[in-house]
Amino acid sequence: MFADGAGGAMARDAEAQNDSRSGSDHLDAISGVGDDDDDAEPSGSNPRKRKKRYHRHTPQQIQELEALFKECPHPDEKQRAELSKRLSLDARQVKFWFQNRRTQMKTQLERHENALLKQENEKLRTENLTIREAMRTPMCGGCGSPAMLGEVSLEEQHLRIENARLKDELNRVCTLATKFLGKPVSLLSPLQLQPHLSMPLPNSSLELAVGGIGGIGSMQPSMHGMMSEYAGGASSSMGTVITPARATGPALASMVDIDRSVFLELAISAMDELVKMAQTDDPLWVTGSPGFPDKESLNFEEYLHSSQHCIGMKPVGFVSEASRESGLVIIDNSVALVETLMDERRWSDMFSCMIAKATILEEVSNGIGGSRNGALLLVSA
Amino acid sequence: MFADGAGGAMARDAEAQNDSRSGSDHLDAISGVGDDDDDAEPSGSNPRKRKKRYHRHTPQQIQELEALFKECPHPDEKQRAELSKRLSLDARQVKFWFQNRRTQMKTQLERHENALLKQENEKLRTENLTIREAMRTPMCGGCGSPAMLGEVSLEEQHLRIENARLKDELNRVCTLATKFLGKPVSLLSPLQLQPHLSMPLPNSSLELAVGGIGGIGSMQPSMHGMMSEYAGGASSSMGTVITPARATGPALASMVDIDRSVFLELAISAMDELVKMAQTDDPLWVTGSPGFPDKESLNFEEYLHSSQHCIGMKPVGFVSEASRESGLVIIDNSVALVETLMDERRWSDMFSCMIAKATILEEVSNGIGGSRNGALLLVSA
DNA sequence: CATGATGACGTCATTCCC
DNA sequence: GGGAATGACGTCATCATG
Repeated sequence: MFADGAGGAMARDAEAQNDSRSGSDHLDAISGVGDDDDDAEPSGSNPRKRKKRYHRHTPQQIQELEALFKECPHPDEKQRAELSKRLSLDARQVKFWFQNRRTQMKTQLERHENALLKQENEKLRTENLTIREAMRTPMCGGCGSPAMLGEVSLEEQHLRIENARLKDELNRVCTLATKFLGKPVSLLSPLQLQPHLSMPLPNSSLELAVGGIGGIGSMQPSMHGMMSEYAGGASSSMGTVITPARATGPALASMVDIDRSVFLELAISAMDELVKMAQTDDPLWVTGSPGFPDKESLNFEEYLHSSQHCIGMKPVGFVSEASRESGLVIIDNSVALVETLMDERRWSDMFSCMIAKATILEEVSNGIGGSRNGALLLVSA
Repeated sequence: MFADGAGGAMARDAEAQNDSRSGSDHLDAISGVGDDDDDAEPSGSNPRKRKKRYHRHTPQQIQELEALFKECPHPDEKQRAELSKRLSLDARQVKFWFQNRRTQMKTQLERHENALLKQENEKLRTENLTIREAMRTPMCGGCGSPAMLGEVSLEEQHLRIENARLKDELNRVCTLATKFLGKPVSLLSPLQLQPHLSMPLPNSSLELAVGGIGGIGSMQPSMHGMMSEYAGGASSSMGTVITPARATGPALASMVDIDRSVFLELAISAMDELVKMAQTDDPLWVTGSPGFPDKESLNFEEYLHSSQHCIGMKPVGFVSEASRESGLVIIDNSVALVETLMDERRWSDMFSCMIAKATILEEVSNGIGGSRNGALLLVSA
């Protein structure tokens, strides 16, 4: 009773031959042969035997099948029939073949997708880590200055509080002084001194060009903004400069003394508008202005109609002038650019066509944290 | 000349029957049988028929196979032989079964993994987006206040410039007023009004506890700082409060009027020191103070010797008092905590052991951007 | 180095189920 | 008819051996 006993023929496989294969390559094994088999008794055991011979489709057959499969994984009856005729294959075989091919395709697609997913997953994972790392790290976004998050907010706190205090104090002193002098002493509007109401940030707007002070001689004010286009994700330094007017002589001193507030106000506004303008694109800038074919210059009408400047508090008789030139500024040089702008002697070199001589009237602010960020100069050009 | 020609016998198959299947269910179909047929000739066409009967292993057989597979997907010869004997299956069949089972296992594992990867991928992707969004969005790091990154720096610019302007203006007015009045009008030192020199940030220090104003009645000033320890990487809100003194009656008005600057000054300093102290650890805080065994309280000697407070401008007769308690504050509640501190009625609930009644004397600042960040209250306790 | 055993893979073929 | 599950081989690459 062992199983196969009898049948000794188990392995059979038989024959093979026939098929249409012309082929050749694979061997078709022939071996065994035989026949049949075995036993029938239930008890018997070996069930095996009958095999149909193995049969491999001929390479040519496969090629054609494959070809059709490529165009149409789901051939209809006709196509299959035709193919079966051409390849001397049973219709069933063709059918099976396509079926098997499809499932194979499927699993292999699955495998491929799996690989892709795996690597993308990896990528996302590390990216995620990187970002998280970046978030917790010092570097607070937009500004290149490495400022601890905590300190940034602290610094802002300080600024705000100090601001409030200053306004308060100023208000008090002004009130006091006004009482004694009988007239206002501050140039700042009371409204601006109201705590909580100052920041014009949300929609402040301004005039790029700022004029001189009413009453004083010939004014040729101009404001030049320069921006290095953002290169990569690196932080870009930014310098804002206001050249008030050709004010020389004795009037200068008092002017500086009295109107610094005005300049500061202008600086804030100009900065705002500068950024906005640099970010705008479409019709605001036109190319091919006479003399500078490749440069973009301000489309004045557009500028005037632009909704970006809403305050329009432009003193009479002032001229707005602006040009924009884009170009990659090597990162290493962005600092140099700023420094150049901070050096009065170099102004004439840089804007030789517009400015003959420049003089720093006063350093309103020299910047913070060792950088020039926030620096403000009062320059007479 | 065809190769096989001869063999017409291909299909053999024949018979079938036998298997040991006890089973039954499936039909074994025998179908074909018989004959053979077909042909091999190419021209011929139907090559079919030989089928071996279908054969499905019996459920019992499968169970056992499965059982063994579970323990050992790669049984060796002996195990297979034994199993084949027990199940009346051919050794080959067992071998095949295991082989097929493995590949099946594999693809099915692959499928599963695929699904997992897919959903994890989804998760990572959205998470990534969320984070990026969070980065570019308002939220600048540590503070909960919504401030655009770009605007943050802009805002800082504005703050700084406005600050400079205010100082300037104040200075001017003061000078002016002083001339007329013959004595200083501002409480702020001239030095502090010097641009570029204000920010005491780097190493400012302060007294945690702030006293009342010299001359006025009984003072019991105390400053209470509360910090929720950073939970996770989430931003934590922070509120700084100064409770100046029990000042009631008519003196109050003038006090508020005159000394708001002082309070502001104190607030800035207190904030600084609060943060520093909270970040310090070692000997500055001691546990097990009488009555509060589990809390940490200030080691006063250490505090005095600490290098962190260098200004020491502590008015005479004032008392410093502090305690630190750590605990996780549920994120959802950090906002609530701040709001609680902003509500005078809740002060007595919170610090019942120290404060009987609190009154908001004035909202110096109500915070910015809809949040309480930067808010400053003047509270009488 | 040739050889045999073995496992992973790919194919062909069936049957069942929808 | 199509797809899933399964049985049954054949082939290939690999590894330990004689």
